[in-house]
Amino acid sequence: MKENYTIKDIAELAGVSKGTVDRVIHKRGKVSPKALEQVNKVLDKIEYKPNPIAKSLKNNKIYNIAILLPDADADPYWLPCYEAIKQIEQEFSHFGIKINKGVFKPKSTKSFTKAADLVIAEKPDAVLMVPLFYKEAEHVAKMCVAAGIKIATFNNYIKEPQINLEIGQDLFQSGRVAAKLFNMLLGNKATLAVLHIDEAFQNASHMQEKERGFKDYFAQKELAYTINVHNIKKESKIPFDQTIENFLKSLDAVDGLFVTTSKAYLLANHIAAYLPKSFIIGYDLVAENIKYLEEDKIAFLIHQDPKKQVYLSLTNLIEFFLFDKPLQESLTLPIDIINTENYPQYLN
Amino acid sequence: MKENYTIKDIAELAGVSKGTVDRVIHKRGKVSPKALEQVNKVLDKIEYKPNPIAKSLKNNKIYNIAILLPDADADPYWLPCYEAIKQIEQEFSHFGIKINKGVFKPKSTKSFTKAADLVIAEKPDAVLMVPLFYKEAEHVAKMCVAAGIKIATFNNYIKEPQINLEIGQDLFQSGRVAAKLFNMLLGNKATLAVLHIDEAFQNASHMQEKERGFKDYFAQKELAYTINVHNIKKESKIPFDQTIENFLKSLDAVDGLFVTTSKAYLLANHIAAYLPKSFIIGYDLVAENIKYLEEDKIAFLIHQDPKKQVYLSLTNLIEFFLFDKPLQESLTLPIDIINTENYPQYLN
DNA sequence: GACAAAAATGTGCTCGAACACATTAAAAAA
DNA sequence: TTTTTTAATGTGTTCGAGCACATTTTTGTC
Repeated sequence: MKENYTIKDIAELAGVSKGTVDRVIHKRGKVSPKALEQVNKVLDKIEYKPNPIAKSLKNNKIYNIAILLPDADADPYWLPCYEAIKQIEQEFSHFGIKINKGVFKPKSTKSFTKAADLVIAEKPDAVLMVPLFYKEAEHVAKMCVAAGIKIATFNNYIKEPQINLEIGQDLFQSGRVAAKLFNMLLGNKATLAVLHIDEAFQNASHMQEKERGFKDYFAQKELAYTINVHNIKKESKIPFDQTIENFLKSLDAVDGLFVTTSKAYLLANHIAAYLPKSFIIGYDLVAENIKYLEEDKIAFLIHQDPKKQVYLSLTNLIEFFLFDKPLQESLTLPIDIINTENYPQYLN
Repeated sequence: MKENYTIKDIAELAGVSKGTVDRVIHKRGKVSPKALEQVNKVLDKIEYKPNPIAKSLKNNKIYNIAILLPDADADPYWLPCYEAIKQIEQEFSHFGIKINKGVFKPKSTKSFTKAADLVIAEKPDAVLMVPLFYKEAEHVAKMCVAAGIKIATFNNYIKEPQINLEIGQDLFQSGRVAAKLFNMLLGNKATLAVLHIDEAFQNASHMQEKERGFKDYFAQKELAYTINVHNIKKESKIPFDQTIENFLKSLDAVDGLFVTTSKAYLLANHIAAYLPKSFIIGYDLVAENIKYLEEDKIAFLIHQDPKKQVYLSLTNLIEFFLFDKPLQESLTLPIDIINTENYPQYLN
């Protein structure tokens, strides 16, 4: 009653051969109504689930998983993803898992499309991607669906109902988390600035979701907060750092600065000179952010855990391929609040 | 060169039979020096790792894992652990994993020892336990080692070098995390109270580690903080809630209260009446704490994620048994900072 | 009833590791 | 050299699922 039954067990219980049981289970026909009933009767009683290990051994297939992700040289935010991939390769290479990286420039749609084409040409079993570019990513997703390739995304979202696995953070809610932190630090009245700092604005929806959540918090609580939004973009011939400094010079006094990207460090660099009493809340545990966090120039960081996102995406896909574990369609990861004292544990 | 080699492949390459290769790999002797050299030559070149799936199938053993953990009726802190167990049972029952719960009363060493004896009598392959009672847990660990049973702990620590897997949080550091939060909220000068609230003091080392870390932060930063420590214990005939209220009545004004146990809600219940301007930081996402967090009577909670602790412990043990993945000897989990906006994602 | 065609059922092999057992080769004793 | 003993090597089976193929049973037709 509690055993793990095998096909052979079922065959004996039903008084038929394992071939017949197999045909019933896989609905391959060529079974008499009488035998069908006998087998189904047993099947109803015992709730059979095939031994996933035996199944996997019989299958004995090499699974190719392709990952489309941005170059970490262009943005260190992506560095932990590469560590996750390395770790997965070590853990699962002997399970017949092959991983193929398709690296693209985070500012170039052309680079993304090229990497995608290259990777899909090799007919992988699954494609995991960062859908930075909405239209192009949608196209990749559709191509995968058409080719019967499992498609998964992480870090960003696109509205494509046929995606098999989506892992990311609730960006709206993470804006609210930042808002609440400011609320705790500053009380019921303050002036805040939301800063969208990025070298390119490919990622605009990302930032705007955070902004929406941020504003939503104060609106809902009916607090006397003044919130100004600023877009800061790298200008062609001026160093980015200089652009930031110029911006800070022109900025009126504020109590807090919410940076929606991982570029809070650019701000923190000058905060002491221009706004010594302001709090900064930013995103992501990149090395430079941690440096300023330690110097107390950044109050809090919100961790999006790209490493965990990749790790979970890949293990989910692998366990699906190897052991038929169902794919989690959508997985929203916790929004980690980071200060000087708890960041090391999040770096693994 | 990149293939996954099988024993058969190696046998062919070395010009011997798979039996001989097998004997070399497992060092079972009965191999001539000549054959040994031939096989080792191949082995050196290709870095062979046996197919873990085939190995597992051949093994085809049912593994019994026993878990010693406190009754969730006595303390809801443990409730998530039971969810994790349920989840693991569903995921892994068809991999031949059986889990046997040994539930004990969190205030009774006798109950712990009894549950341990019962569970060990069934000769499990591993015992995972919450070592609430130092001496008794140490004894259990030694018994397991003697019986060749793998032994793992979570949530608490005991100093037993032969433990195979330890999962928990850095409690000293979590005290520092709380201290830093108060520092951000209150600036460079304040008066704080550390409260050890528990119905019994079995868990004293737990609380004291947190207190040590808490004090250490302010000492290291040389901040003008006054910190008073209070032990609050349930008195036999008075309701616990009444004891707390009496304590608050007698307490001088403080700016913040650090509760080292999951009992912050007992305090929060009366905070508005006695200390309306004080911040409370406590531990654990139990239902009542979340209620007061939402009402802004608790400022922050620190999440020890008992569910994740159990889940990770069990998957680690299972993958060790099934696929020879090495056991992580010691795993320190992140110290999650929780506010009103990010708690839902941590509840799974 | 005889025989062909079709349907149903059973058998046997594979995946890779692991080990029992059978077989062969080499060394020791006669 | 022959026999006995020991060492070395190879063969075959198992684990459970899954599928190809062989065999048996049933149905249809003259």
